[in-house]
This record gives sequence, C-alpha cells and structure tokens, in this order.
Amino acid sequence: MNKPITPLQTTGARGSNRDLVRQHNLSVLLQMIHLHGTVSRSSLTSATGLNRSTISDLVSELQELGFVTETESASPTGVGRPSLMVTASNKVVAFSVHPEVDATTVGAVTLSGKVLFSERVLMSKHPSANDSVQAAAKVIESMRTRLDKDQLIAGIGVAIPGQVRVEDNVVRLAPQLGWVEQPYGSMLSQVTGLPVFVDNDASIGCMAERNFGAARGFSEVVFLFAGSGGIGGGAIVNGMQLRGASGYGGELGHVRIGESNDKDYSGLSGTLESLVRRDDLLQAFKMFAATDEELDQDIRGNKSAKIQKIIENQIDALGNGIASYVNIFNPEVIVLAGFLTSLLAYDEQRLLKRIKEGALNASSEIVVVRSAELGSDLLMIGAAELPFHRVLENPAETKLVTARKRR
Amino acid sequence: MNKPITPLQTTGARGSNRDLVRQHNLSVLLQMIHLHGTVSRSSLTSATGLNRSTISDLVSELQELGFVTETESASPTGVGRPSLMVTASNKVVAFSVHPEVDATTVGAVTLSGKVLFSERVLMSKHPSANDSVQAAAKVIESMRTRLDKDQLIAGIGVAIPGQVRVEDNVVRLAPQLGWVEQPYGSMLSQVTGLPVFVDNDASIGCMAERNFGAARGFSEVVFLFAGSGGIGGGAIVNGMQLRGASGYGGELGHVRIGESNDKDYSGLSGTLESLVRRDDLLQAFKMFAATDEELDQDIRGNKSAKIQKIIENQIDALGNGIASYVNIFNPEVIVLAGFLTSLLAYDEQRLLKRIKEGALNASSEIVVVRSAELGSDLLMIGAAELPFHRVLENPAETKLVTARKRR
DNA sequence: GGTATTATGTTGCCCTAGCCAACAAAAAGA
DNA sequence: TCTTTTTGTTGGCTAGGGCAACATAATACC
Repeated sequence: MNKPITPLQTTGARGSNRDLVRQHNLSVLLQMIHLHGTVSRSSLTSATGLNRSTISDLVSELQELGFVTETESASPTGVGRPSLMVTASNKVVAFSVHPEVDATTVGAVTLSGKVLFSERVLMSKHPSANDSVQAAAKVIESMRTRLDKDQLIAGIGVAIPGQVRVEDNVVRLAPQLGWVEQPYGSMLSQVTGLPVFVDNDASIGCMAERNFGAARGFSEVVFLFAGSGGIGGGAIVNGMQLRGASGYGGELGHVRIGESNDKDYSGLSGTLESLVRRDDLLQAFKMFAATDEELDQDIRGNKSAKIQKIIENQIDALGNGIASYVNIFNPEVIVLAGFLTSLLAYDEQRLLKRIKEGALNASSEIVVVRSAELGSDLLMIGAAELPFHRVLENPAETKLVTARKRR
Repeated sequence: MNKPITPLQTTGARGSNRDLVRQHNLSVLLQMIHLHGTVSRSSLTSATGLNRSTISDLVSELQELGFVTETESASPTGVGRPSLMVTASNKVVAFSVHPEVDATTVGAVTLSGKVLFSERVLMSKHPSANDSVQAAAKVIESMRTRLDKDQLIAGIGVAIPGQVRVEDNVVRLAPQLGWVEQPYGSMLSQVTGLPVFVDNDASIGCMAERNFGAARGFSEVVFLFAGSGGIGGGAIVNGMQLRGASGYGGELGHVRIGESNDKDYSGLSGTLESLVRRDDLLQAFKMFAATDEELDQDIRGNKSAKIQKIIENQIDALGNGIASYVNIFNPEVIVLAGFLTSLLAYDEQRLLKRIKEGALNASSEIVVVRSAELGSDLLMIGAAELPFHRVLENPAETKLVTARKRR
C-alpha cells in the first residue's frame, strides 16, 4: 500500500471540488473496509495518509450511514492505546444471479462478504432470458422477506456466461444459453424494482479472486476459467478490470494459438477454447456429465496412456495460451479456475515449462500460476461486487432501498 | 469528455488532502493544455467543471510557473466576451533519445509539442550501451547551449527497441542491439545530470499516437509497430498505458498465432513477429536495405504472383493476430505503424475480412483500423512524453533544471 | 505497584482552496 | 445606442482537512 496515487487520466478527468474530496475519502475508506472485512482506525490512518481526526470524522459518517460498525479491539497488541476496529456492516446486502443452461442460481451477499442465502433454481434446458428473469425475481422476492426490515439493498449483480454490453446491461451473445441480444438487465430491473448490473462471468470471477481470493492485492492479474461452456477469461490491468470499449474485453478463451480447424463455442478455430475442452476429457473418461470434483478425481487417478496424452495435449495448449498472455500483460499472477485447476495439479511442471518456452524471459521470470480460491462462492461473491461498486464509489450519496417497506 | 472521474483504485489509493486537490487540478489543466496545444479558458471551465474564478486562479499559477502563456483570442467567435486562450509554453523542453543498430537519434521537444532540434548520430554497427549514452550526452550538451538561458528542462526520455524494466530504467534485452541488462537510464543520468526515463519504443509510440496521432482521444487502443527489428506493440487500457508488473507488457509481436516453426527475434516460434517480417519482403524484392517509403512503393507497385502471395500471407497473419487482440482488448481503434501501414494500404479489405473471421462479432463490429499519423516524429514526440509526464503530474512541485547555469 | 512511555481517540481552532454573487468588459444582434 | 450574452475579476464565504493540546488506555521499567 505504498504506491503513489493512481494518476487520473486526462481523458474524462475532471477537476476536484471540495465535495469530491469528501466523496473520494469516504469511498477509499469504505473500499478498504470492504476488502479487509475489519480494519483498525490506526491502519486506516496510515494507509490513507489522512489525519487521525479526519479518519475519526469520516468513520463516524460511514457509521451513521449504516455501512460500518465500530468495536473495541478484542485482543489489543503492542504498546499504546488500542485502536478501534471498523467492520463492514451486515446491514447492506446485494443479490447475485447466475443463469446457466439448466438452472439459475441466486444468492444474497453482505457488504462484509458473507453469503447469507444461496439458492439454485432448476429449470428446463435452455431457458429463455425471461424464464431466467422470472425465476430470479421470485427467489429475490422471497429472500427479501427473510431479511431484516431495515437492511439496505445495494442492487443485483448478474454473471452471464457470454458477452455483455456493460453500458446498458444487454446480453449480446450467450452461446450455451442460446441468448442473443437480450436486455437482461432492464428486464430484471423492471420486475424487481432494483438496480441491476450485468457482466461476463469470467470477468466477475476475475474481480472476485482479485478482491478476496488467490490474486488478492495484486494489480496485474490474468484469470482463466473453464467450465462446460468453454473458457472465459478476465484481466486486471493497472488495478482495474479490463473491460474494453463496450465490456467485451478479456475474452482470453477466444485467442488463436494454433492452426487447428476445431472450432470453439463461438465458431472460431484454433483458439484456446477449441483446444482445451472439458467435454473432450469427459468423453475420454466415458462420462456424460460430472462435477469438477468428480472430473478432478478421474484426472488425478488416471494411468491410461491414451488419456494421459489427451491431458498432456491440453496442458500444452493451455501453456501456449498462457505464454501469450504473459507476453501481453506481464502479470504478477495467473489464476486458474474450473477444471483448469485439475490440469495444473496434474502436472504443474509441464505447464510451467511450456509457459517459459513460449514467453519472454523478462516477463515469465516473475509470474506465478495459482488455483482459484473461492470455489463455489466465486460468482456469488463476484456478482455482488457489481452493485457494491456503485455504493463504494459514493457512499454518502448512493440511495439504497430498504429490504421491506415500512408500514 | 463527459465521462465521470476515473475511479481511484483501492490498491495504492490514498486519501486526498487539500494540497492534493490543488495539485490534481493544476495537473488536469496542464494536461489538457499540453494535449490540445491551445485551449480557451472557457473550455477549460466546462471541461473540468470547476468555477470560472478557480480556473482563473489555477491558470495564473501555471503562468507564473512558466508552463503556459495567455493571449487574447485572435478571431473571436460567437456572442459574448471572447475567452482568453491558454497556450503551452515553449519554455519547457524535454530531450528524446532513440538508440538503433547503426545510429542514435536525439531530439529536443517543447511542452507545446514542437520538435526544436533533431539529430541522428551515425555509429558503428552494434554500439554498446555506453557508446550510445556518450553520443547522446554529447548531442544533448550541445543542444542545451542552443536553448535560451532561462528555458527549463523536464528531463530525457529514451525509446528502446527491446524490453525495459521501467522501475529502474534498465534495458533487460534489446536483441537487435545485443544489449542485455544495461542500466541505460542511470548511465545517461550520471553523464547529463538530468532525470532520465526509459521505456519500450512501441509503448512510447502507442502513447504518442494516443496523445497526438491517429488514436487521439481514445481510451482503448491497440498499437502495432513493425520495423527492421521485428514487431512491437503497445496498448492503452482504461485510458492508461498497459505496462504490466515491470513494464514488459504489450509485447504483442510475441504472441503465438500459429504452429509455424519459424522463430522470431526473441527465439519464440509461431509468433506474429515470426510470420510478418520486413526482411522477408525485402528479400522477395531483392533489396538489401530500404526505407519504409521505398518498401511501400514496391509493395504498391508489385504485380508478381509470387510476391503477391507473400504479401497476402503476411496480411493474413497480421489479421489473425489483430483478431486476437480485438478479442482480448475490445479496443476502439487499432493503429498500425511502420511497414504494416503498407500492408494495410495494399489490401485493407482482406485484412478487415481476416479480422472479422477471427474475432467475436460483438468486439469486431466497432473496431477501426488506422495508419499511424506521426511518421518520423513518432518516437521523438513520444519519448519526450515520459519526462513531461512527471511535470504534468505535479506542475507546482516538480523542480526543473534551467538550460544553462546563470552566472 | 507506581511511574514513564507510547500510541490512539477527542476537541476546538485554523487555514486553504474552491464557490458564489456582484460587477466589469467585450463581443453580437436589434 | 441599447440589449443580450458570455467571460474575466474581485471580495467574501464556507466546507473540510490539518494541527496542537489534552484525554485515555495499553505496555515497559524500576
């Protein structure tokens, strides 16, 4: 935490008036508290460089707003008067929605990072966007009744396995689901009356791992997520989510790494997604469907030479892809999620060797490859970050809705 | 210029005290003036959202510091009192250095973007880093005597055809020059007594085109530069230069796009740089050495089927690479420089078709491919941005050296 | 156990930098 | 010439962060 302030870019940069200073300081504090769960006031002081008295003032404003609570330190350490601990409040809640081919999962997450509820609604294969919206809205409605009356709702975050135009929350293409140009955001917002933020699932996973998982604290991150629907990717550049002009950035699975004619789920050939396929492994193991855990078991336990070859080919292809990302992004850490973690566990040395061979020394010498840490909560926690982000940016002015209307 | 303020990232973010507000506002103003050359005070007012009187105060501080001059509008337009024009001063100067295999080029650029002097010092093939430093220092020394006594020097920017560790200005690897782990920055700083900033040439070119050339005003940019030393790349993400953890980011030429065994200048195979080679074209034209203009002539004039095939293969390879970058970055614009502009001019439709085929629709539908605009001044102007950047970040506090010592 | 030391929370006052309102100035239009 | 419109200028206002003095709560030392 000792870097200088991120320089504001001229493009779109404004002057700071006094109000913005206050807003910025409240925002920085609440973000720190959100990311760490609990922080002492004294560490807030040293981290921000602000005066003790200013921190005191800011924290009490956050407290009045209901975002944080202050407690005395349970186990004081070191000399001097023990500092008060500031904790993110459970009062503020966001909902997460994750539509899949056969189900839509809904969760409720607190600003402190606790997953309060999580519910997976099974649906007929290939639900329409509206089917998913209706199902999600119903669960959210019921979850709202289970919250305390005065709890505050930040909004809904939606993780889509496909490309999302972020500016208006429209799903451009979700190949698995068969959705094209679906205004999921406005539909769900209409039904629930809550602000909705939609983004790509891998980008959301990337942000979650950066904030709370394996890439915590890093500012240059590459994230790869592989599930039954192909390979998604995300990246953190300069500490910020790579989004691109419209939000389609970070499609790392669709980067061409070879001349194979196999096509990926989006119809592109020779891409990472076309060469590293979960389905191919399932087929090799003669499985029809399997959880990542079951697949992982089989991959670890395997001894057949033929299957070994398939796995090794996939590792090599993954290594080729990662090498390119290393050259492009010069990241501090690469986080693998989904069944890619099984490939990493199967033969980490082989993967690292491949990366070294395909990447420039300067970049590859510092990079670390890790497995994701957040597991099944990844997208629940990650999607909730979207509405929280709005609150964190401007704590004092963002109006939140109460869980239930007062009579 | 209507976007909200770039959110400060929590990682490394600090609180804002009053001094920082002033610094930030001075910085924003000076950046705008630097980018536009001349801006009216009224447009500064609307662009920053600050009050008229505040702008007045800030501009006069910048004027006292010697960074800008105010003049009355030459040709007033519209009703109302004409606004004063604020112009970047010629008083502040930065030097640019660009070492190549056979020469080291040195330039002097003003904050207003004017190239005052430019000098190419021919050298024996493969000069050592020290050779280049000594040559550059000599030219800089002589240029200083040609400046006015009271002109201010922001520092020296160095564009290296190779990988640079930005934090300590060390050239990690410059294959063409044969340099490995050369502390070019500290060497040149030692000799000249000026602050030195070293970076990769393509990254510098990218920044220059974003600030003053074909990608002006865009915040999501991909830049590809091809010369005799291979293909360099740069990217602007979220309005900021893609640097990565140590500054090696943006090596787009070394991204694997095929299974060819041809190796590039860094020993990687199947990369864009190994498939799109200036030398291959020169060889086809039976030329030994040629300027980009000569090569361009030959490419345009060519009718031989064999050579046509070579050119088309290179265009196809370039298209494959760009398609991947489109999927990764979802850029607004792609800028091509060096002999890549000749490929673009030769058959733009073919290139665009290739990109469409290899990229996701959502991303490829908005992207534009352009030629670079800055020509031979590209690296001079771009490298000068490095020392200017330090000044622009903190105009009031950055101490500058006068061109010549006063007696 | 009493005192010194250290670190933190609290309070009241200060100061800076941006805002605001009133006025002046300079252009175009009627 | 007078009005309208836009911008520069000036002096006073105010919000919010800094600062210093004091209070408080822990450890360290004798």
